[in-house]
Amino acid sequence: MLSKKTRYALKALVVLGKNFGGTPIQISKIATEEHIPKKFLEQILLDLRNAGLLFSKKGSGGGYGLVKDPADISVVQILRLTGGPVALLPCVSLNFYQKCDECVNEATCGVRDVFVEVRDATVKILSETSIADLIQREKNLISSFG
Amino acid sequence: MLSKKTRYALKALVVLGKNFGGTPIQISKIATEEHIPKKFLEQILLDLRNAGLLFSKKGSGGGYGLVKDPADISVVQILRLTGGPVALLPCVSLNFYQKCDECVNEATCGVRDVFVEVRDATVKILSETSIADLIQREKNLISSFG
DNA sequence: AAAAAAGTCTACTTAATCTATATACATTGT
DNA sequence: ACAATGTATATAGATTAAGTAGACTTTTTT
Repeated sequence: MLSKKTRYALKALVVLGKNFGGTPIQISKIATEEHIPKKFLEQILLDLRNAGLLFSKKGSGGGYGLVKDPADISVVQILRLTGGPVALLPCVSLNFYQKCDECVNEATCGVRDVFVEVRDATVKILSETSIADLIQREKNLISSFG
Repeated sequence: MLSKKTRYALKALVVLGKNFGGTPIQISKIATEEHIPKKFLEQILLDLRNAGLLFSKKGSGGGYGLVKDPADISVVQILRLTGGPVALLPCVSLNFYQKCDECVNEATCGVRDVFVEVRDATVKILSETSIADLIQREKNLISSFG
């Protein structure tokens, strides 16, 4: 499962993506709209800022905005930034690899072999999907039965 | 990430699958071979037995064995039995659905929409893979560089 | 019948980590 | 100067996973 941190990050980025090019949006606005605890969201946006994804502006009229075009930010990138696990097994993770401590022989493990496949399928989808795509999907869903 | 319970279950089933049709295997043997804490493994195998996947025999010469052919047991089934999450979001899970408490409108959520796709891809792979396939994969890996 | 070899069952404990909150500080705009 | 806003770090609280303990039951062997 994704952590709430990852979920909140994605939702916040969707909000910011819709506003790309406009004036900064305040944390509290996003928190209220998306039902995210404000203090928690502060930390998350700060992380995204320190990772170079967001710019921030302090003081009155301040807030956050996207640095890059939402079409150039992939979902998988956000999972990794927020520490969300993509792989279902530690020994299969590309970015957070860890040996399974019970494992007798990783190289010949059939279980691992399947979960490599699962990881590849997941990474494919999530790296081909951008924040802009999330916004588009939302629009499509709204027009189809919103 | 899969829980250790799920991982241990899969590894134990591979051992039992190799032995399908033979005499029962003791918990302690599996625990030793696969580096799984014995007491923990006891609980797991008991669950699998209560789910009808394994039979058990008490007393001297006792142990566990598979009830069904390993080719008829899918990996996804084991994940579900051992409570492992297949979906990456609770609102996307087929068997353990839960509303995301922050979610404003699930039906039009773009984030959810992508993770439905990820879930489908994952379920496809894991439902097409059986315990027998895991064993076969292991053999293939051994012959290719074991 | 007794003893030994397994599995069964329930409860408890520990440890980790995720989630959230609190507090003090820094910067900007009016 | 003051209010609005983000920055940073620390800590508390909640939840769950992981593992452990111990007494019990059934079966086989002697």
